[in-house]
Amino acid sequence: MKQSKLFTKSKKESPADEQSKNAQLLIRAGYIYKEMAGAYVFLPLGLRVISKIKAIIASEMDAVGGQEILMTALQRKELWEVTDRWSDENVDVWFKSELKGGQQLGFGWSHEEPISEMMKQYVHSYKDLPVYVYQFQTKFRNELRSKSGILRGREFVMKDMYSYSTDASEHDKFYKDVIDAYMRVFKRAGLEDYVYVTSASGGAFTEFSHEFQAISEAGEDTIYVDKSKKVAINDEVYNEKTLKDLDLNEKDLEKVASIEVGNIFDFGKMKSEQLGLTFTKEDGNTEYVHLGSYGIGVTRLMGTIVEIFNDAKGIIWPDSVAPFQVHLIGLNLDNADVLKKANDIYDVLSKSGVEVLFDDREVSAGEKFADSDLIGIPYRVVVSAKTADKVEVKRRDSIETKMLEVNELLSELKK
RNA sequence: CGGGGUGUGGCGCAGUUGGCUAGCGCGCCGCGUUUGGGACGCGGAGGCCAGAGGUUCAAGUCCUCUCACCCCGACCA
Repeated sequence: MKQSKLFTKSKKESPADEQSKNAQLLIRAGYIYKEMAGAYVFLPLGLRVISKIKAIIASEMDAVGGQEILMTALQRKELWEVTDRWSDENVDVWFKSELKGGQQLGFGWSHEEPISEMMKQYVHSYKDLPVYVYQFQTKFRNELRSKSGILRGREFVMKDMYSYSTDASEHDKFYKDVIDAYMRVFKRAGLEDYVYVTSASGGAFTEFSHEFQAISEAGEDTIYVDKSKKVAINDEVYNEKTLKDLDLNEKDLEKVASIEVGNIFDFGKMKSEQLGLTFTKEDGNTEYVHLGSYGIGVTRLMGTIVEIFNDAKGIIWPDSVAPFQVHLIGLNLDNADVLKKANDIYDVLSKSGVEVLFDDREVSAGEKFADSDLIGIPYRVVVSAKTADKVEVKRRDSIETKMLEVNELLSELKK
């Protein structure tokens, strides 16, 4: 993409009404636009990052047998009354509205009830199980206080998956598969050294649920991590009994702030009993389906990555989620030969499948470099009157530059 | 929802104890000079000072209410 055509512009100064690092950098660089507190627009650059993150998640969910769907954000009052979660006393984050005729409805803050109701249409026999369904969905939560940029919004994108299993052992196996799949997601998103599987308070059927906590000062959770065992405990369940149950030693634990980027939960048969989701077993008897839910905050994950990977100059995207692989900086473009060379390189890279943002704007070199650092694309490639037949290549996370032939650059990018 | 803070051109800010045509930087438009780390000169455009209601000869400035945004806390099946 040619940067001269990109309608967003970067800003030198941070917005006054944002304190969080992720919001400041993402707004300055033109990834997001703030519509109101807790609600943000994802601009061309931002949407590309979201798409990268979604693709990583989708591939890992598919790998464990997930099937993607897309539900509606509109939800029926009657359905949530069945599980007694329509009232504002029990769920205090509802956005509610009504139809012209006066019937009340809600904007989905979660989808366990509607998807499980739906699955009653498709699950009748043990032969239909297990089944794993997921979606990327906009969630609405009327938080008393949104905060920290895109880490805690009133409207956000979440990947939510639901598992339907015949019994606890079948469920447990999948549950463990998802833990591994989630860790692969976070590793691929560049957070391998930061995300810990964290034991947190469970529900009616399990002692613990599991959260995926990314170590960051921007986080609102407190966890105790055992770095050698790669596990953690949430402060909310931190006590002697828990330590013993999890075989952890107090002296190996480090107390840190963290961001909850994922959460998985075993519902047992509770919700199936409430909603009447049953199947017929091999012996002809009827049984309730065992349900699990698995969430990753997609937009929150994007914000977390920014919180962790940045410096004084801007964002430093991991390669896997960057909006583009290469930021091609054209200097001296008023020179026809240089312009042609830059355009040729842009074409060659693009045709090779490399995602390139080509800064072809008529602005000073300093401004281009500053913008490039702010936007944070992994490879900066400079073409100018000085670079002759080569290009100057620099990674955003390094200070070293090297002169490469275009085909050398291509082979490095393929690695 | 409790506490604290902030609202002044698109963005970031300054505006004395109320007092003349409301300033500065960035950005924007025009012309010229520049061209490897956010260039420079000259000339422009752009503001019911968040909103409403008071006090006063006079309100960006004082008072009351409302709204918005940020931060801390509480909350976050």
